[in-house]
Amino acid sequence: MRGTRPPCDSDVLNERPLGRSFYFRPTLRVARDLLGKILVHASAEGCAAGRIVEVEAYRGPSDRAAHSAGGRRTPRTETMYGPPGHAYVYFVYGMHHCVNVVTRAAGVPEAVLIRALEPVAGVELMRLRRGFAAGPDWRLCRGPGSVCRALGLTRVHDGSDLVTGPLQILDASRVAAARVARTPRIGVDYAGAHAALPWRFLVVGSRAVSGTRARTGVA
DNA sequence: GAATAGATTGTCT
DNA sequence: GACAATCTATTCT
Repeated sequence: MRGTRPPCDSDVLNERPLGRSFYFRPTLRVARDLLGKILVHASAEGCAAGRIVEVEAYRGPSDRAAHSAGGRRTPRTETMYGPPGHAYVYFVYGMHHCVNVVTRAAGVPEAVLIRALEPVAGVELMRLRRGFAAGPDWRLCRGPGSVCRALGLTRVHDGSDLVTGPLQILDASRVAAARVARTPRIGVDYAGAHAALPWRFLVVGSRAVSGTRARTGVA
């Protein structure tokens, strides 16, 4: 059964959540298709949402950059091994959280990291959570750690069902191929040859995409 | 605008 | 004990 939409005021969110079948597909396709979709978190504090403009695919045992590299299975990575359409949230660098979307069948530890959003709802709440009073909206969810901070996501949300839970991804129009760029992934230099694979997808021209201008495609 | 350093702790060896 | 799918301030050009 398909879940109901979290309660949000913005008209921009007048779309249905993506169903399980969206996530039950090859990871690179899910990654590319996530661009333009709306990530929403309805919490007790309120609702916050943003349009996905940057993602990275992590492809299981054979991908040395993935947490599941070599089939590594620990309490932290357990969610990656679970069924598709769930959130894999982990803690890094002693201070940041990152959200992923689990893809493919249970037992196949692949996922897509959400790296950046363009805020579309709950901007004031995002500012509060980020401690970011002044400055442009497009800085609020720029980079995976910032996304979690702005949406109020922590490991409590690890394993949360994206189809029925308070954290969902709503459908939205597809980003045209001409606006999509692919590059190597960020921060995975330790992964040897796998570090060079073009598994980062971004919306060309979006200010919210992380990294320097040359990397974001902003003119 | 670009490069660099420092912060800070869970997770795995 | 080493390192990590990062962010921000600072210090340059």
